[in-house]
Amino acid sequence: MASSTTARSGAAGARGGTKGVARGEREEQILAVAGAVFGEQGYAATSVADIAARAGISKPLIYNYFGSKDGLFERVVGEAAALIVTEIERSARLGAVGVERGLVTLDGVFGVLEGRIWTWQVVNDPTAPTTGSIATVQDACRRRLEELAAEGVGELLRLAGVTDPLDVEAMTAVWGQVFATLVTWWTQHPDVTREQMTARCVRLFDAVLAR
Amino acid sequence: MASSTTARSGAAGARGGTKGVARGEREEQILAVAGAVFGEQGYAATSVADIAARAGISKPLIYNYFGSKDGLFERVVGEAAALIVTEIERSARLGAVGVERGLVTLDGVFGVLEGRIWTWQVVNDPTAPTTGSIATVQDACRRRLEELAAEGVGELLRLAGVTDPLDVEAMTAVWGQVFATLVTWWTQHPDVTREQMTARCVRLFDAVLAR
DNA sequence: GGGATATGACTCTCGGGTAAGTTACCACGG
DNA sequence: CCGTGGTAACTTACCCGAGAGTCATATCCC
Repeated sequence: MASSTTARSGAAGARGGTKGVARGEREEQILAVAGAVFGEQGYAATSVADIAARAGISKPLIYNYFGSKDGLFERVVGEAAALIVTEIERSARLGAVGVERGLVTLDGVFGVLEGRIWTWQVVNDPTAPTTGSIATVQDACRRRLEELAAEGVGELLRLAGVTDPLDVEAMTAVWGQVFATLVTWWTQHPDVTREQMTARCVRLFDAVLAR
Repeated sequence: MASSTTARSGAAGARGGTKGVARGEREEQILAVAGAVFGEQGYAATSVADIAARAGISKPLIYNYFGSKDGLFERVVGEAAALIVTEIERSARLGAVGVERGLVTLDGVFGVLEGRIWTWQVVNDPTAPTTGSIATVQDACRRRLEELAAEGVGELLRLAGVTDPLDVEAMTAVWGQVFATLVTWWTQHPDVTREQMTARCVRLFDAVLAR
C-alpha cells in the first residue's frame, strides 16, 4: 500500500517536511513579509506566490495558515488598523483643541509609523476590495480618523462663521486628505525624522492657517 | 480538407455584418462608453467585454479599432488629460495670483467636468498601470497641475517667511491633494452645481486661509 | 463581386485555490 | 540507547475560472 505510491518523486523528488519552525513563529514571519509586499505593491498587484517567494516558503503553506489571499490581507490590515486607531484615540484623549489637536495626532501617527510605513499604505490601499470584511476593517479605521477630523473642522469653521453642513462635510474630506498627504509625503522621504516632520507641519500650519 | 470547414456556425450561426455605422462614428461611441465605464469601475476592475456589452457590440470590434485594452484606455486618458490640461493652462493665463489663482483654476476645472466627471476619475485612476505610455500621459497631466500648484504655494509660503525647499515641496503635495479632494467631493455630489461648488470653495478658503 | 464592418468561438496566460504525498520532530515502550 | 508510530510542518503538481487577445467566417453596402 505504501510501497510505490506514484512515480512522482523520481530522482530529485518532492522534499517537503517541517523545517522546525513553530506555527506561531511562521505566522508572524509571513505577516511581516506580507505587510511589506502588500504595502509596496498594493493588494491587486501582489500575488500570493510573490509573498511565498519573498518569505522563502511555498504558496500552499500560506493557504494552510491564512485560508485565502483575502484572509491574509485582512490579518495584515487588521493589525495595521489597530495600530493606527489605538494611536489616534490616544492622541484624542490628550485634550488638545483645534489645529493643535491635528498636529498632536499627526505627530502621534508619525511615531507609530516609524520603521513600518507599510502600515499606512495597507490601510489606505486603493486597490483593495471595496466590499467584504477587508473593506469593513479599512472603513472603520478611516472613519475613526474622519470623526476626529469632523470635530476639529467643525470647530474651526464655526469660529469663522461657516455653518453650512455641506461646507463642513467638504472641509472634513479635505482635512482628511491633508492628513493623509502629509503622512504619505513623509513615507516617501525616509531621511526625514519624525521630529523634523512634526516641526515641518507646525511651520506650514502657522504659515497658512488663520487661527 | 476545405469541404466542411467546421460545424461551427450550426443553425443559428454567426450573424456578423456591418450595421451601417461608419468607423469614425463607432470609434467615438466606443470612446464615450469606455470613458464612462473606466471612470466608474476603474481600469483594473473593467474588462473589455464589459465595455463591449455596454456599447452593444462585440469584443473583437474593440480590438479591431483600438488594438488592446491599454490602447483603448490610453485614448480615453489622452482625451481626458488634454481637456484638463487645456483648461488649467487657460486658467493660468488669466493672471490671478495667490489663493485667487487656485480658486480660478478650481472653477475652470469644475466647468470642464460638468456632465463628464469620468474625465477626472480616469486621469487619477489608482488602478491604472504605473509604467508604460498610459502612465506617461497621466503623469504629464498631473505634473502640469503640480507646476501650477508649486507657483502659488511658493508665493504663499514666501509671504509667510517659509523658504525651506522641502517645506515647499510638502506643501505643494498637500495643495495638489486639496485640489483633487474638492474635485472628487464634487463628483460625488451630483446635485451641487458648478456655481455652488465654486462659492463653497471661496467660503472655505476665506474661513481657513490666512491671506 | 469586393471591401468594410461585424461576430461566435477559440487559444493562452495568470493567479487563486486544492489534493496528495514527503519529511522532520517528539513522545514513549523496550 | 534504539526503534516506532503519531502528528505537525512543508512541498510538488495539479485544477479551474477569468479575462486579454486572435481567427475564420458572416453580412451588408456599393
